[in-house]
Amino acid sequence: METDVYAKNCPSRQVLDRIGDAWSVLIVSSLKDGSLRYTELAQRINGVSPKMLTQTLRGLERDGIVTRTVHAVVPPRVDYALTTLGRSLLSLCNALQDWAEMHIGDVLDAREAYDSRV
Amino acid sequence: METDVYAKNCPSRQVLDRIGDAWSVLIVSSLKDGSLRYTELAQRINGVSPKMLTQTLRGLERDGIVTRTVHAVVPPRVDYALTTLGRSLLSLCNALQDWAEMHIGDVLDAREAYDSRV
DNA sequence: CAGCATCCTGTTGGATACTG
DNA sequence: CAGTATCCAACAGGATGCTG
Repeated sequence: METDVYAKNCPSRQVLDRIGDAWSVLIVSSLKDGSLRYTELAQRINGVSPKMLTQTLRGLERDGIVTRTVHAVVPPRVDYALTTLGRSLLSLCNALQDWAEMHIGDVLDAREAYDSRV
Repeated sequence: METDVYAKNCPSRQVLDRIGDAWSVLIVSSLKDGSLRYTELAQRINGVSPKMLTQTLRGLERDGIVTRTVHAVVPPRVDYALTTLGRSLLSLCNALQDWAEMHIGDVLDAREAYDSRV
């Protein structure tokens, strides 16, 4: 059936869920210029809680999008970086953000028109 | 501050929220070949409830991404179609799905490796 | 520093039933 | 046909406190 393409557990849907997660996009975008430490990520991504940061990073690591490197030093130091797969996802995230910045005006206008139209 | 780019209510974030919504992506993709009726959309998008379909369609309409055309006939007929803005979003959705199909294998492999690595 | 565990609340969204 | 309305379970995710 053609409709299966849109089924909940179809391949693209699983990827969509990850891309759809705002924190994931934000993390991947933050890592565009190279690796960052846990705290550096936390600082760059405004409003993320430690819980969500860790959770999202684990998901990205599991999906092969970021690497997690623990340095055996005191105090601990953990670096996160994009994998090759992650960098390919980055292009997509950039496309997302480019579209967003380019069309946010249109969207906002449309909303205003819709809302004032009752 | 540079970190404001990632703030919760920054412009790109609002658009991200819409794109991040799986139902939105699915609806926009479904409308790629032209307008569809409410029920046709429901059939194509496997597993969507009337509630979510209506809710998402309203959101897309408000954002200027789809048009909603009510025909004064009995039984009622309502057509949904992409606007120009919607079609531009469609390209992005296509890019999303292309990426998903291209890399789902890598992601699945990475997950398996991660899970069995415990 | 880089988390993990726990609690707790708000939101999401499915199921179900009804309507112009 | 194309929704709307209501209820409710599940999950997301913030706050807080603790640890190797």
